[in-house]
Amino acid sequence: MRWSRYFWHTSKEEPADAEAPSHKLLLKGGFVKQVSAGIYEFTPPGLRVLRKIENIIRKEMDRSGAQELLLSVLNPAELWKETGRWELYGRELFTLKDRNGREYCLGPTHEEEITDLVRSYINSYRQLPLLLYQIQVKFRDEKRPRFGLIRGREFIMKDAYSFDTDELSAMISYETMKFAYDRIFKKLRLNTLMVEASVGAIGGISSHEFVVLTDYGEARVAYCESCVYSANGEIVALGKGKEEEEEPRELQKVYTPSMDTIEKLSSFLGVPARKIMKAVLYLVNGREPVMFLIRGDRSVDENKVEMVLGTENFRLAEDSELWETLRTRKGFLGPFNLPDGIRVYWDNSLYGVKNMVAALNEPDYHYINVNVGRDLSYGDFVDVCQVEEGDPCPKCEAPLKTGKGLELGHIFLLGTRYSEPMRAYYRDPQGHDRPMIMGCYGIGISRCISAIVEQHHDDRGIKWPTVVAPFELDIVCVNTSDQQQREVAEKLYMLSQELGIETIYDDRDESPGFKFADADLCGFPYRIVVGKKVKEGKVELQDRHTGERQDVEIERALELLKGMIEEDKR
RNA sequence: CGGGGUGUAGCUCAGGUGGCAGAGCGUUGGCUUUGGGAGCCAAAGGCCGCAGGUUCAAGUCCUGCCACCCCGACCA
Repeated sequence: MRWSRYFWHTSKEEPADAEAPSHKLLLKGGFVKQVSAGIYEFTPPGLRVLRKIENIIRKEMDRSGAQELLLSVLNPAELWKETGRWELYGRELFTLKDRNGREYCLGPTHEEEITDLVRSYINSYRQLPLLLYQIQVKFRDEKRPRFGLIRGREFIMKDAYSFDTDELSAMISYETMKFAYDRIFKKLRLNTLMVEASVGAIGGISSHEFVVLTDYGEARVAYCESCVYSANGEIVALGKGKEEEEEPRELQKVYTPSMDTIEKLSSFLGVPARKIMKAVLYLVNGREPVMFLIRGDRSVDENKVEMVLGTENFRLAEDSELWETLRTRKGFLGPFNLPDGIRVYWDNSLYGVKNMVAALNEPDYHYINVNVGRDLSYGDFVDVCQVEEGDPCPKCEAPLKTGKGLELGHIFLLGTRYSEPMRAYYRDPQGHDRPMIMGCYGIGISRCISAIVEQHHDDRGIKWPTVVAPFELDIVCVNTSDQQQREVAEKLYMLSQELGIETIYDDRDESPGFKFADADLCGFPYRIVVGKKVKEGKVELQDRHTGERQDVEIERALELLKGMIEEDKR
């Protein structure tokens, strides 16, 4: 490709609206263009990267026995009403009506459609198992799209679905996908972590996420470096600690004016946060108050709260509701003097803490030296504590590491969540009708582009791994008005194509610095600079990843490169 | 959905207390230049987010709306 004719437009300015490195670089490098919040267009080079990722995924899916198909984007409401998700999915579902008033949604995921397709053809155990996938655009009306391709409202996804006769068979499909995912992310040169994930409210059997560790992720993950344990933070079980050995001191009511945060209280009383009892009040279904008590230096993980409460319909009480329920203000909530009818849960972190500071639901006062047994009794213990660095590994007790994870893949053993309500049944050898056991397996493809950039860039630009680079080689002609340089560059360009190297030839009439800066920004793994040294029969070969440069004879350059590219693709 | 911020040229931004619409980059034409986002000359380019209001006069002040970004909540 001749750059002078190619639709590729980079920018010298830092994009104003971007924060994450991948977002900045993809915009600045002209790979994507924003249309609206969370909606992006791919330019020709951007599409080249996307297609390469797709093809790597396609190859591995095919290899594991999955069959590609293409489902519809515009989906009738009826199917979604069959599974109840028309209502359950909520406002994230993009919906619309046709001219006759019939309702549709733009598919955010395709369990309903695939199940409908499969049930219409599959009716015998002899036809199972079955593994189908598609690479398709998805729509989710996210509350807050962000970080470019990382969280979009329209995005490209590979989604696969498995159909099996029984759970054991389904587990095999699940494991097959797990291995395929491992291979895919390795090929994409993504350093991912497989973490155990929540099976969620729909009661699946097993679930894993494949995440990359980055500040621009949305999940908190915990992993253990002593054993193999790794999990989404929301499912890391945290137990009770050891009981403190400390003589109980005398209970006292202390005036603590406006000390309404743990920090203020801690410094005011000279008591460490871990000795302060924190209380938070939630309202379930907007009415029923539930109090959680937790150690002052820890935070509540609302995903864990959801599991305790068995519903996602809860929220923190507002100031006015605190007053109505407890006659107190924020910062002065505690387990004392509670009215009837308030459920109270103790987080495991509070177990065994002696001489605590606790509130008594009276503004501007706290108790100090509260001791369980003497001043109050424990209630029901639960685990709602957000995992933190250094917490004990649930498997081996070693201190856990934590980080933010960007979820690239999620595999899920669904069971009969969709096959049962949609009556996707097969006839077993005994002649009974049984629901198929399903699994679903997603990879956020457009998000992978961002993840790759997050993991492969420097302050000058992107460093694409060769397997996904828009072009493997950039031939830079330093001085396009120099006859000799021009001829050599042209010749190398022609030859590189014959050799099957994906080449962009920077024949633009621009200054050398301009072209070098673009080359760094756009991240070609290799560059041949055709400059002054052509007089000595040499060109310069540069490696974007290592930064190495070497002068090589013109005739040898492409052979050498070909070998390096082959090596990268292995 | 709560909090914060920003909307002015294709891009990045400047335009105290109301008074002719600006710069750099990019674009077009010309000359020079050619190993790290070149120089000089000339030119084109605007619904100042939208709507209303105050005023002799609004990019600027007031009201409402919209869009985008960031933090939080949310994220089968």
